[in-house]
Amino acid sequence: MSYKSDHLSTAIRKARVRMGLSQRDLSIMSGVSQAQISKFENGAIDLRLSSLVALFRAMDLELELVPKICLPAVQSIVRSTTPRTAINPKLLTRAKSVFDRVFQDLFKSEQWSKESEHLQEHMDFLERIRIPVVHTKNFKRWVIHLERFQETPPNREKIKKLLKRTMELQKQIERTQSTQDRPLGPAYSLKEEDRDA
Amino acid sequence: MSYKSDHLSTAIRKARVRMGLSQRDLSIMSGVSQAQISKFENGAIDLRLSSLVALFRAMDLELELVPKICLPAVQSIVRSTTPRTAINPKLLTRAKSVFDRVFQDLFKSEQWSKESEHLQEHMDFLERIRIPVVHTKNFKRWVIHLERFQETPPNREKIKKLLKRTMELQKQIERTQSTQDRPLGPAYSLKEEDRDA
DNA sequence: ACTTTTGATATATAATTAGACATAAATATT
DNA sequence: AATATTTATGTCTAATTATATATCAAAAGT
Repeated sequence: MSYKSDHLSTAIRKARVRMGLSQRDLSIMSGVSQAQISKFENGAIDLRLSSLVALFRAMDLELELVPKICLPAVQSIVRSTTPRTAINPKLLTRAKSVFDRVFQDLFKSEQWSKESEHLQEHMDFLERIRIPVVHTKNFKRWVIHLERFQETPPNREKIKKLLKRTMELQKQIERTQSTQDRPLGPAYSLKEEDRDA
Repeated sequence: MSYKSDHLSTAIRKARVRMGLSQRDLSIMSGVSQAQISKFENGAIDLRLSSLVALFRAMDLELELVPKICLPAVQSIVRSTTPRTAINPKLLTRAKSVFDRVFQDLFKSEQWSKESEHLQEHMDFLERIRIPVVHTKNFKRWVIHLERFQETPPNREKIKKLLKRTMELQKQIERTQSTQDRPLGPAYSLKEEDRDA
């Protein structure tokens, strides 16, 4: 009740939203129940350190003890180092594995090999691109679509839809890409080798 | 039981020791019981955020959420900005107020005006000096001595002892001062105007 | 030598989170 | 407009911290 003003709760909410995660996503990733997350973000409960740790570890954040004197310096560092592209690495891992499965399934059954190649073309783009924060949500929706796709056997209708969505995602990203400064290299890649731990 | 390895517990212990605080001191300053502090430092309990916040606020520390990517940068900043002289500002406030009272009492009763002037001389030194961490404990002991001093009416014996201790403290500090690099300015001052808040 | 401080533990009660659900209310999607 | 997702709550029990107080051995100070 008394922690409404604690900046950690808002910090966690901000981080979560920036990564395009719902409370439920974070709940699954961290093991802390969605109810607890909601209550904490609203200052209704006084989480234990272990729960807190679980939460930010899931978002690749660390809790650091910083002397008040150097707080401004630290905050400035954090601001400047925080990548503009804030897609959660874990979401990307998920995306990659699902995409690989979908692609291989389609490609194997020669029936759809043409379509799957088409799909791969769009993915080549996505693999090289720095996904702007604005599209975090779009990207996530696309991943969810992908996951649903493989739940039932593919048919022309479904594949057409998937292709359409993938194309849309690419276009959306390309649009903002041109207005923003050119990325020097991929921030995240869907290729396994050069992703984090 | 499972947080033995959590770096926050050791971080808090380090900070506490660096400031020359006992668990009891920190307990009084933070409102968290000494038993809790001991257990937390040994990883025996899973403190709630509010208790944790109380602890580090008492030591002028802040808990910051830092993305793993910029952790090294942040840690380097913290290391380089952390003052070598780690006397707790609150201990200094305490020291100042006690010293003022002692000094004024002595000075008013003309009987000890000579001794109090003598005492002031040493204080002039302490006011200008950057107190090295090594002497955190000595300084604290001196403050405690001062506090006890004013509990009973002064007499020649007591005053002599106080003078001796003050002189000793000055000497100890001077000794390390010469071996270390010359301080550019006072880190902390016992003068009211230029202290923190 | 004697005294004080310090840190680790213990105990008993009260208060609160954890955990597992459930569900309503608010938003977003189709 | 209908549906699905997301967030905010509520309820129950069990587990755990909070709190207050006390003890004790080891270390440190006088």
